[in-house]
Amino acid sequence: MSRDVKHLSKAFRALSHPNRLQLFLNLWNESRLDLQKGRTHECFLVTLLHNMKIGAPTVSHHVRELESAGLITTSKDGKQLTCAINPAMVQELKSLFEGTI
Amino acid sequence: MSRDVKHLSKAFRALSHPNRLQLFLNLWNESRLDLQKGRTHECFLVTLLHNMKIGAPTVSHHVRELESAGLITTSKDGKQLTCAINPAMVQELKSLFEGTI
DNA sequence: TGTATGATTCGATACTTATCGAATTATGTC
DNA sequence: GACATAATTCGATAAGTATCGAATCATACA
Repeated sequence: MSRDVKHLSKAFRALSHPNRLQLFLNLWNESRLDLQKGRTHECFLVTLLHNMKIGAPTVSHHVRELESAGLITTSKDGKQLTCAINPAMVQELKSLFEGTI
Repeated sequence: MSRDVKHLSKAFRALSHPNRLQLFLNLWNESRLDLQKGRTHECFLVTLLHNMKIGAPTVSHHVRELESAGLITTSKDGKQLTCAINPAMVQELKSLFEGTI
């Protein structure tokens, strides 16, 4: 079992739960335009949760999963957590399906 | 929670286990060139397993997961099962990361 | 200082699932 | 028919995890 496969399966694992995927897609949709222009985009975690019905501990868990899979990065800004897409990982997944890996 | 998110998360779920991802990637690597030329490509399940150390019941389980997630199609050819990539689903995942969904 | 807010940690619970052994089915071959 | 091979089904087990409540931490603000 190659390192690559484990690495990739962990990313897919992080996207395999509907709530966590929704969280990621909210961030992705916020970030897409900026990323396409080569800019980074940061979001407050709170704003990514607007309609989601999950408790704070669960959110914390999901964010950690996404981060440890390399899909997002986070940083603290005062009380709030800010999230950003990791473009390298997205590129890795995209190119997988393009057949260039 | 949108239908799309559930649909996508199920596909990611199917790719989230290393053995199952390996199975899919073996098929994908076999099929890539043909798919890029618009042809379909079929593989015997047996040939996709050459170095993998998992029992037959587990393989059966994994194949069913990949199929029910829409990532592959299968059909019986005599004793053997043949597998093929479902290009529509791959395209769906690819365009997700391109930002076109 | 007290209070409110965003987030984390911990422990517990319920649910899911990856895996296997044994038995079974289906097909092909002698 | 007897046997071998590919795959499936079933039942059980072990491992993983999504979720929550309660408690805690950290920051901002009155």
